[in-house]
Amino acid sequence: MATIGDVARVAGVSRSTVSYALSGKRSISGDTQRRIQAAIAELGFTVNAGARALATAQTMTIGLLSQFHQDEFAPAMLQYIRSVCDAGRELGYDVLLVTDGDGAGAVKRITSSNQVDGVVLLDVTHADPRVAPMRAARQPGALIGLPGDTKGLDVFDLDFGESARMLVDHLYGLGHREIILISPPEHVFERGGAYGWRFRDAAIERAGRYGIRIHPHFGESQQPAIGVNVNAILDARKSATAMIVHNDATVAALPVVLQARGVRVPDDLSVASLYSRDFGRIFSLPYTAVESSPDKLGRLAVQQLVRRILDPDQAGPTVVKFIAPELMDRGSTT
Amino acid sequence: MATIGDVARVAGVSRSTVSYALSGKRSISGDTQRRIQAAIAELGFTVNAGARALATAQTMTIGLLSQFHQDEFAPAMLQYIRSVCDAGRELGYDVLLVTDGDGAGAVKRITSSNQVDGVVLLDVTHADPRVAPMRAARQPGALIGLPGDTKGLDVFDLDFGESARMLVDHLYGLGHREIILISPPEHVFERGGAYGWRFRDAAIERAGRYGIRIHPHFGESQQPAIGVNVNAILDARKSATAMIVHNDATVAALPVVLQARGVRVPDDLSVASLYSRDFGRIFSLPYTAVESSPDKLGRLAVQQLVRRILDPDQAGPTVVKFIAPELMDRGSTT
DNA sequence: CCTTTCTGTCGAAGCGGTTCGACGATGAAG
DNA sequence: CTTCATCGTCGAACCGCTTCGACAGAAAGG
Repeated sequence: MATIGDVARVAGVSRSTVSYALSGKRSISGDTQRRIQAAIAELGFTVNAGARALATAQTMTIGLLSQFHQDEFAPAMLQYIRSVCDAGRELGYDVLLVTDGDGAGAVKRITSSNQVDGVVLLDVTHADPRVAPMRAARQPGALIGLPGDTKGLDVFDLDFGESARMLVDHLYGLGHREIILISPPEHVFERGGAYGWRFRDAAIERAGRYGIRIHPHFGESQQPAIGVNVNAILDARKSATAMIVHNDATVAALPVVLQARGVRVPDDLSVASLYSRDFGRIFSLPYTAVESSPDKLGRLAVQQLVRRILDPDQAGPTVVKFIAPELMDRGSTT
Repeated sequence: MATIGDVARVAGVSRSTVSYALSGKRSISGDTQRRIQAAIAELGFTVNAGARALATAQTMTIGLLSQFHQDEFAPAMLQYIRSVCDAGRELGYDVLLVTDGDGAGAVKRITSSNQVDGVVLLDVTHADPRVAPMRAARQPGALIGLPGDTKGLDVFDLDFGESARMLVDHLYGLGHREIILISPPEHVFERGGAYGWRFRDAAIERAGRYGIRIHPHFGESQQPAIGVNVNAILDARKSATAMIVHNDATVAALPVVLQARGVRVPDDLSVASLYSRDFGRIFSLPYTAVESSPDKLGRLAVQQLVRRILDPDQAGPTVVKFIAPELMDRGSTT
């Protein structure tokens, strides 16, 4: 394994000169430059990332904290992971993916040991235990999902309230006056997944303003409970003409469940939901839906994080950004 | 940020003593031990991972190379990623997730810069460009998926040949004499995804031995092409009584497609496939299938990798391990 | 009672880089 | 012909930790 010292010897210069040639932080004569490049090529030299990190106090790595809850529906998570990785790489950062059950401990571990320059927290809940250690860390943190207290951290999330209003407006505009709403499972609310109530409350408020009926229900996260649940809800709300599904697991299973029940979309029932384009493609979902934009959120979080890493003081006050929803009409409402 | 020197000063000992107290590599008196622990607690000291890595030449990090092909069906990937992360953590390793489009370059980058102690390659193809740089690297590599040349690398994969035989046997035993086989999309074969032909060839061979008919077809990777494709195949093979689906995207869309066509499983058509338990749960798939065991594969790969990291010479010759398939009967065949 | 062997601790070197200050050689300005 | 920047390079210090050899002092052995 060639070190910078070997390169220096072969090129006949000092180690510092090689370092400057590499970084360009001081000018180097053309001749020296050439000899150094030749030596590097000859020895197959690569900078040792650990040594550089020690010297510069920059690891060029960001931590990505993703939790896999026991009974959770994971596929959508992959889109966030992927966008964070890609965005990081574009800015020169590698990604340390951490899936510890103990998220708070994991945050403490990777930040206090200086393994990362910053951290992205995925799927943040209202009272997320990871937020406190994140705030206490030397490194900046960017969150996807809304915690109760956003102080000192950059937060990115879809505007779930506006998404709900958009969907209610859409259905109201089409003439629907009684709507079923399937929210995330109850345990998501209990855990503090704020997107659940942000969406639901806004939908109810909006429906109230229009004077139309809306029936909120919890979804389920696994088959066969999903099917049982949807059927029970449809049985109980026979007069409803539309359904808004705010739950990945339920909407993914919906085509099968509805078809088994003989419900035709949109003739018998209008269906609208909220999921990403890719998610819809993967699950062959034909429903009009608000785009959840995991790619945009991941990218935004990383960009802001890197901005703070590079310039901790002057990157401005912390940001809470809700990205605007966008309705993709796939013809499942009428 | 407290360093080991600060701890030493507060505890009134030398830095080396603190280091030995931490590692336990030399004996330390009870009293000194106590004073050091107190100092550590007082200062909130954590070992700097980079500095330790530099001194020990061990990063305690493994690289995980995952490729996201443009048109690929990704959900299953998450299960591998997750099992690698979990297994790594149990052994004290963090995971650097790399999703660069240029996989070979990424392998070179993270290995030559010593960012990782070892690498897991996911979804390895027959002529995978990542294999050569992996073999050339200082660090050991463990592959999931079968490359053309396995020399110098540990390889883990499901026994696709045996899986195919198991499914053909199963259907033959139930009396089926004409079977449709839906393989992965053609571009998977072209890219060198060996599991495609390993499965197909074994199925054909086995069917031939029984003297029964089998019709191999390529699958599609995205809707609506999947539906069109399956319908075309069923139209062309009206006399077939069973179908083996060896493709995630197709099998995930199958319930909808078959229901739309009015095909009842297993009354009109027996269906058998290959996917993981979790995958089946997520997509509400009711089909008898060989378990693809991503969790087991990820774990196995990491364990072997860590064995080699810890003991590069004596870990024995490299291993090519095909794990035995297991049939989960879900009643979709008759 | 004098070696010999442990025990517990220390100092120094080393891991592989970066960066600061210094310094000789040039070339421009006065 | 000086004086002063500027340019290109070097040596040394430092980042934070591990580990080797050395060495007192205590315990064990003859």
